[in-house]
Amino acid sequence: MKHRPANTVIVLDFETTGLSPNKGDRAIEIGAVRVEDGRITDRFQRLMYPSQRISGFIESYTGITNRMLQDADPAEHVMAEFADFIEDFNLVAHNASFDSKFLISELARIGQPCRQLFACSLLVARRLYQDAPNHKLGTLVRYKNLPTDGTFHRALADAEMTTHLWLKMLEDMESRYGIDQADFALMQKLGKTVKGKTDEFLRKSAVTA
DNA sequence: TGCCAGGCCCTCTTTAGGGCCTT
Repeated sequence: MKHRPANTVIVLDFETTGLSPNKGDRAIEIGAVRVEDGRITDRFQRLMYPSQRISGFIESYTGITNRMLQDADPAEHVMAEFADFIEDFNLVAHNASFDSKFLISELARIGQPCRQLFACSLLVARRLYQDAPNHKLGTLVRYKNLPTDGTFHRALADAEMTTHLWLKMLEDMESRYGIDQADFALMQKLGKTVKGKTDEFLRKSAVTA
């Protein structure tokens, strides 16, 4: 039987041609990290050819060029490999609404559904770190002094920073609220909790967690 | 025809508008 740790999430990040798959935008890179019981145990990073040229803005924003993508595997091949990587584990992303719509869109192109649940590190960070200057990923990394190699807007680097943020938020929930079993479901609920009721929610969760 | 993201959340709110965040 395959080993399946109870507390495992996949933290992922897409680089894309733009903001909306509904308007024809495609994924150009996927990066992801497998986290088992608070430890990074595996990584996935692949460029993918999106069947269209990317804009100068995206080349500048990500550092990914049209030339780099010419040699990349088709998105369909990469997404099939990625589907195997994520299995049916729960997923985490910074501004998950963005990554989830691209994941759904790219998996649909290869006839695969997306059944995994998402939690959003952005929404949780807005609850926990209300004094942060803002809640961009890079700002939060500096605000919490999290590990970074200085690379931003590349899929694996962003997924790793999101992972460190996620683990830091779990740690802070324990030290601040005494929640030592903050699981995926709790973090998902926290992201959906009305901001003004966060403390009440966490106090109640501390009792029931 | 003309426009073109969309979900979350705050506030001068809920019969709305606008900022944040992702590429």
